[in-house]
Amino acid sequence: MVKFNKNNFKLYDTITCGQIFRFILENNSYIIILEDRIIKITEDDKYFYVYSSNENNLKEVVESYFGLNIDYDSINKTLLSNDITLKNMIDNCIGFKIINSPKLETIISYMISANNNVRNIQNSVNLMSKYCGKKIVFENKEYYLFPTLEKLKKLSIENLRSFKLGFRAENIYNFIQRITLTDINNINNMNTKEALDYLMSFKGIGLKIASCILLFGYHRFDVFPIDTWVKKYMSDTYGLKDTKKIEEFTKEKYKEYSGLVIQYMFHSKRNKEK
DNA sequence: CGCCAGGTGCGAA
DNA sequence: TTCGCACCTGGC
Repeated sequence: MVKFNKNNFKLYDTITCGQIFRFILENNSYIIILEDRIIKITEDDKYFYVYSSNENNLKEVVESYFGLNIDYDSINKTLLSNDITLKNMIDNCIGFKIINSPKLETIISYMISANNNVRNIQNSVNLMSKYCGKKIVFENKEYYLFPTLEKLKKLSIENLRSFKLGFRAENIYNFIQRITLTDINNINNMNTKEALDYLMSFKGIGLKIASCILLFGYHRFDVFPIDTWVKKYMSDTYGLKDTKKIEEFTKEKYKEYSGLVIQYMFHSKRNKEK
């Protein structure tokens, strides 16, 4: 078990806001299927407590996953000094963090997200994991890790269709066949434009999905996944409707933290609508 | 039933 | 370059 100070970390929002597809809420605890292990998080007034099916490097894994070492207060200050109209939104989002997810899982999950809803996305990822992911028993319950690339490469298109991927099955099949682990890691060595272009060279990955992959899988804060929620926010707040205009505005104003601001917008817009 | 969901890739203008 | 539309699937 490892524990860490809560400070102002909004764990619930961070887990449930849509950036994580494989989590389970149980009576006062959160279960997340994270790369090679299951983690369970509980809390009291002061601390979060993390239990896991695999305690190796647990502290480092959790720190990296939640980006606990990132100084959001200082980033927020920088953002506010550029655009005071963000004040309300940032106040709303204090303690909200961008997740740093396993890369392959992030890529596949967001490929599935195209013109799809969250429930279907989760369903597909779970079906895939159950079919060829490693089974882990944790606290007497069974979970399935997201499959390794090696396992995924053995799947046929028919297999993939059985995961209810619909028209995305063929794109995902082609991606799996073409990609290697080296390629996936090599994206780290590219600048943001190169990385986006590389990801978008795969059919089924457009700008929005490529941006999500870089934001949640590579922790690049300088991309801006403009989706329906962000469009609503930008339209309501600044009267900007066109995606291109939103992109220019965001890039100009928020620069290397565009992705974080976009995520704040997504988060606050989505919360209000609920 | 018909419509929509955290988009994308086509062909047509 | 931009624009409009079809697209698997499951839930309402």
